Amino acid sequence: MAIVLHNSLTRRKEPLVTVQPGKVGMYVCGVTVYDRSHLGHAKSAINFDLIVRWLRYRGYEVKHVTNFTDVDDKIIARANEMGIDPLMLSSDMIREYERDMHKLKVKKADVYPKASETMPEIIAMVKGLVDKGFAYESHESVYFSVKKAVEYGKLSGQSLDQMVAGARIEVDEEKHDPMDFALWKAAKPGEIAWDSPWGKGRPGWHIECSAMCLKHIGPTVDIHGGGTDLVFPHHENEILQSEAYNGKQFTKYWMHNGMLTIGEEKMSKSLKNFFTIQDILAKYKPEVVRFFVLNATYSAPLVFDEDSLEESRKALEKLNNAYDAALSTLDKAKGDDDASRLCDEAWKKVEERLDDDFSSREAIATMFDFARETNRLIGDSRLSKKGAENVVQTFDRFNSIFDVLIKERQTFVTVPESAGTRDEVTVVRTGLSLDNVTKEELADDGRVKVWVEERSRARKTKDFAYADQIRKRLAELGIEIQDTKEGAGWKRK
RNA sequence: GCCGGGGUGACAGAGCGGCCAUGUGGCGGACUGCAGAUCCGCAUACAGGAGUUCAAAUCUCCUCCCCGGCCCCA
Repeated sequence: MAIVLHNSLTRRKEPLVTVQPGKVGMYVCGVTVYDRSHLGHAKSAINFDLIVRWLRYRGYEVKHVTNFTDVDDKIIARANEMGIDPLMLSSDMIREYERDMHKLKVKKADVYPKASETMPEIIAMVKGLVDKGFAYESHESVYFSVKKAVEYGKLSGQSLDQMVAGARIEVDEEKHDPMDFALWKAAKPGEIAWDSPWGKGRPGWHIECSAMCLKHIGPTVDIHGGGTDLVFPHHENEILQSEAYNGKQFTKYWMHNGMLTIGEEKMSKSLKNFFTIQDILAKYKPEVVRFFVLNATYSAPLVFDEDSLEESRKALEKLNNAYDAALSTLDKAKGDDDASRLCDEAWKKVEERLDDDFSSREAIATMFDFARETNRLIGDSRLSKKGAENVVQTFDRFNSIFDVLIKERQTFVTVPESAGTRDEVTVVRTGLSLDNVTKEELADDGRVKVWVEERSRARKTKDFAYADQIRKRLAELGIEIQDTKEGAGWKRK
């Protein structure tokens, strides 16, 4: 019953015990908005979307906060190139992000704080850190002094000595220690800047998250999420700042999602090997993208390629077919199995698996078993009306968490075979011409029905060549015909 | 160099002491005029070596490979 989750901080699975019983304060690092979001960002958002949904399903009152970094070097650089205001660029990109997320059916966070709108809190925190002796001012910038930190590297396992030994650290005469990091950066001439006790400037990267967590959740957040690429230094530094400032544990459970990779390489904006969410959605349905992401372990890297997406498409189709089958059985079920045991057991298993570190992939595997059982019941006409309802309800429940099935999709419409005489067939045929059928004409369901009937008549008279021609032609025009026990059926693809 | 994660059948990818993962693909069968959908069945597994155990893909040790992080990043 209790939820168990993998904590990156302790590197083991732990039962979820929140600061306040029944409530979860959750902060997930959002994006730096200087460009359109890519599929990697979608993965992160979808992974945490499932986690939030599951926590809520389990009765937790979740406050989900995701930030937008709308002030940073890259945004400023890009905006300068374009000759526009940095905040203009970032607000445009935020709008794009929101649109993408909406399409991907990612539930909105409760708060989307922006760095630019959190300045008073950021400055207060920086000032507090200086006052407490954890930070120092240097040339109108403020740096966090890593030497003052009690527990450096508790999340990433990095130690200061090794870091320095590993070199590749730029020398900066403004810093007392090469590993010190900026809390506040003095503005360069012409840059966007805010007033502060140290002069005009803007926040360092890490401080905004610390300030936002404190402002919107409190000194201790229950779950803090983000990509594995943020573990060091971003999350490590957040811990240093927040714990120095608040004197309390900053995050109870750290959760890190694995990177989306292209081949062996991480998909990233800087490597320029990315597909934007919009690129992908032009070719694949949002449900397929969600399925692709959720049919993997959130914490592991996920390799992206078109073949995998295609495989996801097919697999999801299979699941949706079973759902469709159950839906269309609702009003014609005549068996006596109410499937209650099947449904109860399947759903119980889904719950167990999601309770265990949100194992969405395992839950999906359960649903495939469930789909197979469902298909068998329907195939043997054993499902009762109540049974069909139960099955549909189970799929609905699953879908309320995963959002990958499409309910109102076009299901197969069966056209009863009317035994036409040879004469009738001839008459009808004279009015129909395969060569002239158009897509527009077939937009009319009645017209499609005429063709399906026509094909059925042809089959009846063993004119299979003609029947196959009809099926082929209609398929080209987006109408799929399948023969079932109840007669020929069709749907739009 | 340091920190972390891995090596499972054709492929993707779970499991992490004994029990069918699951999906895609392949093969055979049922149903079909054919196709599709669906069902049934089959095959190819746990990197290598040593050890612990009644029992190991799962625990221990060693070896060999791979990936991510250490500037920005979800």
